[in-house]
Amino acid sequence: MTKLVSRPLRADARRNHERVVEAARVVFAEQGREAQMDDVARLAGVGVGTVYRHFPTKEALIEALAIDRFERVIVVAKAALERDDPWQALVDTLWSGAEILAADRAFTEIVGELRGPMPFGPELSAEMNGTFAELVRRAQASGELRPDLVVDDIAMFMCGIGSATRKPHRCPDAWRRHLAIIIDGLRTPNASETLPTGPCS
Amino acid sequence: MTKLVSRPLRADARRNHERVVEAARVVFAEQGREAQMDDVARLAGVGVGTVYRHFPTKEALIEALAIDRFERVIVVAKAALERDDPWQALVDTLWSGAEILAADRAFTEIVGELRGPMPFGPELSAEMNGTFAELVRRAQASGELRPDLVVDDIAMFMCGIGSATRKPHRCPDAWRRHLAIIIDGLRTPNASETLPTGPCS
Amino acid sequence: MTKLVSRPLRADARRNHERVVEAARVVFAEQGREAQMDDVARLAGVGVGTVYRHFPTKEALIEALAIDRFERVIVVAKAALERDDPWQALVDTLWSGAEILAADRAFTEIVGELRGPMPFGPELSAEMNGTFAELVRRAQASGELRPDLVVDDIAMFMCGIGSATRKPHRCPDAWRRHLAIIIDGLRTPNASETLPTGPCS
Amino acid sequence: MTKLVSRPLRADARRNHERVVEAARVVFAEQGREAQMDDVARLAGVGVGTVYRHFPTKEALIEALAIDRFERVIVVAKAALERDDPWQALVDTLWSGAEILAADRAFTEIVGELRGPMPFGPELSAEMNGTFAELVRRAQASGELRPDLVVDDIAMFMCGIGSATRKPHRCPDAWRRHLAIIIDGLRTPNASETLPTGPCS
DNA sequence: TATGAATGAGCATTCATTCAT
DNA sequence: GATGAATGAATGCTCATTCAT
Repeated sequence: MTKLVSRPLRADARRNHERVVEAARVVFAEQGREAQMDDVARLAGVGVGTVYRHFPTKEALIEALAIDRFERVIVVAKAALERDDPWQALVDTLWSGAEILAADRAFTEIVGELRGPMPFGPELSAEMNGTFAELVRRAQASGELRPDLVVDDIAMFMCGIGSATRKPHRCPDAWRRHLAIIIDGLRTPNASETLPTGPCS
Repeated sequence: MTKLVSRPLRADARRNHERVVEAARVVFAEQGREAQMDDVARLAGVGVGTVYRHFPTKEALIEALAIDRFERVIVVAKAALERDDPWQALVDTLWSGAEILAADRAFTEIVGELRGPMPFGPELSAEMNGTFAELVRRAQASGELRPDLVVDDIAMFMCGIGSATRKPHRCPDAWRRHLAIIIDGLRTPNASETLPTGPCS
Repeated sequence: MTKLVSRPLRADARRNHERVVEAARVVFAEQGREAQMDDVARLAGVGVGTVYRHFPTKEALIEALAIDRFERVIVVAKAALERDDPWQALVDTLWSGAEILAADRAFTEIVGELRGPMPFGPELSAEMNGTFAELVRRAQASGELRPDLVVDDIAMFMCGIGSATRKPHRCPDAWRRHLAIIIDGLRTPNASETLPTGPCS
Repeated sequence: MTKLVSRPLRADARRNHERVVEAARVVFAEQGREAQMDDVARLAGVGVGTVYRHFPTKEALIEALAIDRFERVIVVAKAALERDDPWQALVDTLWSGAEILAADRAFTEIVGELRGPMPFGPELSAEMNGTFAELVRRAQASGELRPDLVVDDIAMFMCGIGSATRKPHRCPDAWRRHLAIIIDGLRTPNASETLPTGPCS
């Protein structure tokens, strides 16, 4: 009957929120964005209405899932910044980020299908860009990363790798070959192809 | 009712087939896989029934579009095989193939969203594999391509680049950077990362 | 648990009841019967549950609002009975009643959309009928009201005027013209159209 | 195989269109605008899709029904204009129009609930206004209709009568009393109440 | 064979009402 | 008594596919 006692109710809501998110992750991972809200609700063990209480729209739910994954990527990127070796920091980030993507195949599908730009608030977007920028800057300063690389290229790699974790390759680890080759291509001494710099370089 | 009598009709049918394919290309390019069969039919100037006479299913139509693109890639790969320099033959194929994909950007998106695995019939699959295999073999024999690369990796690159030609990257030429880096990673002397070889290598 | 102990609660409940009614008036006035119970609750500053404690059903709430208006009409009708001039008493009642309806325009709309019949309990119904009957009786006795008018016609006029205060008529005072004409039609010497008397006259 | 032969198909469509309209009339007449599209389809003996092929929206269907009724009113009004007696022409129109409304109770409900202004194209709107205006002009010229009446008042009467044909009056002919009294109020010699003329008179 | 009208399962979303806290 | 989270039936609308003409 005190403010403290009112928490339990909210606890219930929070529990349901988690259930919904977990169920959504599973369902969308299995079926892609075609999955139905009813399935999410059923798996979560709640009514559809409850799903809609927590996420106003199917699209909003999907975006929430996407944001969560990107937040994880930011976490690993920041963790990598702690390392002494700037080149290894970047390489670590690439491997960990790709791992996150690969662990949730259907999620990469969703990300790839995201209509419009990344569904980040400006803060998150800035945070991710900032972290990646720092990783790139340091690695280039150390002389190990080719100097013509730009931050946006990182996102592009992720996209490509996400795609590689998907469909046509029966071997679930094929994407590792993709990334390994990319990393080799990133090393300074190897740079022989000139990276094209368009109007938006 | 004999083949001779059906000829004129066939000509009609073939014309319609082409119209449908062209319309489908445009429509799916503009609206993504969400586009409706009715839209395809309207643009083709035929009834929906006619579209269904040529493609039993929406998915089948999309797959047909995908196959067509890959057939073009096979053509350029075969042309590259004519070159003397094996390394340049491979590099050429990669650039030309990527160009084909990138020229039909929205279509790449469709391909990426293909529900099942890549829709190659066995013959096409064999043809593509054979051509790529020869390109890889020669380039490795010349000592310029890292020896741990396998044929399937090529398709994977294509996929990744297709993905890189897509949305969240505002600069339409960003994919060129992606490919340039990959090519650098493919050169023998640069290989330092060990390509993982899983159970399906 | 005794009446005495429940008193304080009652005060609270009564306060809430009023809040709910006021909020409902505003909300339904603004949004029509499409308005949601949650909106009423929010404006009232209570939970939906509280709204439902006071009114078992959305429809019941709307009916309560309607009854309240008609109670006001009864009040003015009774006040009119105090007048000496029986014809003016009736005319006054019509004008005042219409004014009440017109002052809550959007509400009239709600009343007009009431699903069932007018929501009068028998007591209220009797009270309204009795008052109107007396007004009519006296006015007819005075020879100024056409003798073929029956009590129920009064309610019908109210309904019609309520309707005239509504939408498609941009001029907010148009209903006054409606009522003025009706009153002219009620005068004895003017009666030329014979009022049809059906099986339920 | 000629253009003439292609008609039959359209004949089918036309037949379905009629079925849908008829079913809609019945269903909305019985249940008001709350009625469901599925019910309309079921009664029409077609799939919902067919209903939607003919009317893009539930609202559009309702509007079509409304327009049809108003067209009927225009027809009777024009027919009345043929009469020699201008006063009787107006009275006829009122009775016939009211009859049309009364014959389709739930329809009047729909009209009364029409969001926004009347759902007429400007042409229909002009046609109705013009016809009514002529009726009023002639009746006033003949000296039998009170000169302070304006055209818009007609629509207002219709609305009021529509309302009178509805709910609270068990006697289905009660509206006739309403209209009879109004008509008496319209006669010139009876005019004693001054019709208020507001800013929009 | 082509046509396009018809079909109807499928799906996102809403909202009156209930009930655990 | 009050709260508001949960419920889930209900509903408008879409669109791939079929089939009568």
